[in-house]
Amino acid sequence: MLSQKTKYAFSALTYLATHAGNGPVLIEEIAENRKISKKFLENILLELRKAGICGSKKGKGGGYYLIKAPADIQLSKIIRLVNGPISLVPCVSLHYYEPCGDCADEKSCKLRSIMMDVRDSALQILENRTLADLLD
Amino acid sequence: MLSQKTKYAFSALTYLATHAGNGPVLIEEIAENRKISKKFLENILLELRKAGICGSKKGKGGGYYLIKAPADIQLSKIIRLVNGPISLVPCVSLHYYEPCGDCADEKSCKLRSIMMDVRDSALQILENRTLADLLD
DNA sequence: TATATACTCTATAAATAAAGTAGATTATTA
DNA sequence: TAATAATCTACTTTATTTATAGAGTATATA
Repeated sequence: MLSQKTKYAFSALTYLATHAGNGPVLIEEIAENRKISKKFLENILLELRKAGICGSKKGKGGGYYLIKAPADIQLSKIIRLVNGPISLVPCVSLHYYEPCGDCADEKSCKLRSIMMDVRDSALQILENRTLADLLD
Repeated sequence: MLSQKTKYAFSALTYLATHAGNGPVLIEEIAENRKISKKFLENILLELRKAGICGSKKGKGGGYYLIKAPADIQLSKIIRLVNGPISLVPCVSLHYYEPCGDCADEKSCKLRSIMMDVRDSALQILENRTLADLLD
């Protein structure tokens, strides 16, 4: 399941997307409108900024803003960043690979090959859906 | 990601499947062969039994055994039982539905409809793969 | 340049979930 | 009745998630 943090990230990003063009948006404004703890949201937005998904400006008139068009922000990217791997097992993860150590040989592991199929079918969707698809 | 417990469940069930026909298998035997804490495995097997996936017998000559053919045990069933929902959000779960409360209207929620697609594509695979597919 | 503003950073606390453990109990076999 | 092996309830430990605190830094503008 997606963590609460991930759902907050989606919520904050769609807020930014629908309020684009009027300059940066205050963390506080997003927090109030989307019912997210301001301090927690600070962490999330910072993470999104470091990943190049949004930009920020300090001081008066500052705030957060999207750095790319919503249609260029894949849901898979947001999920990976905030939630973690999309795969169900680490030995199949494209971005967070780890040997699982449960099987003798990864290449011939039956569970692994099924989990690759599941991963691919999820990615097929999540790589082709973007922030733009979340807007009304 | 699948929990360690879920991976243990797969491991124990494949052990049972490959040792079928010689009568019940001791928890201890599975635990030793599959490197699982015996006490933890007890909990897991009990859960699998209560869900009708395997049966057990007490006393001498007792142990655990599969109650159905491996080909009749869907991976989706095992995952749901031990790991929880297959969906990424509760408002889309077929077996663990809960309103997520994050959106105003569930029916028109864009994220929800994407998450339904992800769920369906995962189920397409996990409902059609069984314990038999995990055996060598 | 002083001041208010608003994001940034590091650290920690609290809550929840996952993993693992203990020991008494019950059913079965021989 | 003695030995065996699953069952049940409860608890402990560890890890993760969620949330909070407060000092620090950059910016705008008067």
